[in-house]
Amino acid sequence: MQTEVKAGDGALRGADGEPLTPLELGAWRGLLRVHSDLVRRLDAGLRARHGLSLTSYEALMLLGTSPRGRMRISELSGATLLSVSGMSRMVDRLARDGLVVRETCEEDGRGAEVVLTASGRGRLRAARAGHLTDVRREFLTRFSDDELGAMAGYWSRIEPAPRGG
Amino acid sequence: MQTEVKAGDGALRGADGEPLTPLELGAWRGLLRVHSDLVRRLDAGLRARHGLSLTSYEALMLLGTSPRGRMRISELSGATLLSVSGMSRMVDRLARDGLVVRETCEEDGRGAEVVLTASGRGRLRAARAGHLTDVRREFLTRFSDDELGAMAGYWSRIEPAPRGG
DNA sequence: CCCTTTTGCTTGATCATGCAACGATTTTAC
DNA sequence: GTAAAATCGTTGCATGATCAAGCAAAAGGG
Repeated sequence: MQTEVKAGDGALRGADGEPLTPLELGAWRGLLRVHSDLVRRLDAGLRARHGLSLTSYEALMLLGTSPRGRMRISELSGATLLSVSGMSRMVDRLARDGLVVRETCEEDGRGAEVVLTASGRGRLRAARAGHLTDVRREFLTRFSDDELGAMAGYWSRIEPAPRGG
Repeated sequence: MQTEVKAGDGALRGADGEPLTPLELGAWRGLLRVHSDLVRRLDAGLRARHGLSLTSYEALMLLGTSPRGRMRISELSGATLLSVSGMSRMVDRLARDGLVVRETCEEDGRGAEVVLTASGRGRLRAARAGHLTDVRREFLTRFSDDELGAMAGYWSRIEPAPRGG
């Protein structure tokens, strides 16, 4: 069940400053719509069941799988879509909720290291399987192996933003 | 130039609660990353050149192409990814900047109609071509006709969220 | 050494957004 | 007709995000 996205009357693709064609709209607006819907759903599930936002889940997950079990703020920021200052505040909230602690860094007195607490590890373990189930149900199971591969290939064509901040 | 997304050692797809495989991660995290990067870029362009956010541009665009030249708040909300309350505040900002006016609705005393001002129409006209150029440069030109069609088909498999609020 | 620059993080200000609660109005049901 | 229910939009509150400015520590250069 796929919507037909073919221009009936005109060209499939528009020229430089021209209005977007239905084909172009389908791909572009679709991306925006699907992102919004998926993030909203996954965030709601995580929040209802475990009191975690999607972004805080991602931070906990990174910490949980980090080899040293601890990460610098900038390291966390680099591995997510949050700015450094955004991550600093996120860590504030996680620490306020007792899921992580900030420790001053041995080798670099400016830096902070973020470490999961037992409670944080527990919350992560509790949330993890359910969240992955959600991601599969809402997104991944809709596509074949080949389609997921194609999609990943599409994403690789959009350069990552230079990250600073 | 596509990154190879194939599991070297294990299965391509994971079972229900299991960790995401590289294939799954490539599609899912890729979507999040690309959305973030594209929106940031397009928003920055619009903001720098015309003092508009991406979302306010979309609202102006809807108004500009609306047959009656005026839309209800809920109509705007339904056509975008903003909640009704979000749209109400967005209209506040657009009105504060003189780009639209709120008019009380003739047929329905509860409702508000939003109408472009001359200034709003001008700002939209000024912004439009450049923004479409940006969308094409950053996104659409990276894909063939067939690929855009495939992508639009993918999006159609994710149910739209029931919208209320 | 000390001064300058760079780096890593935090903080203040501001903005955007959603949900829930509300007031006003229209619609529905009797 | 009138009471109850539904609808439309706004607003209070909480959250989460950015940027710019600041501070403290580290790294470089004389």
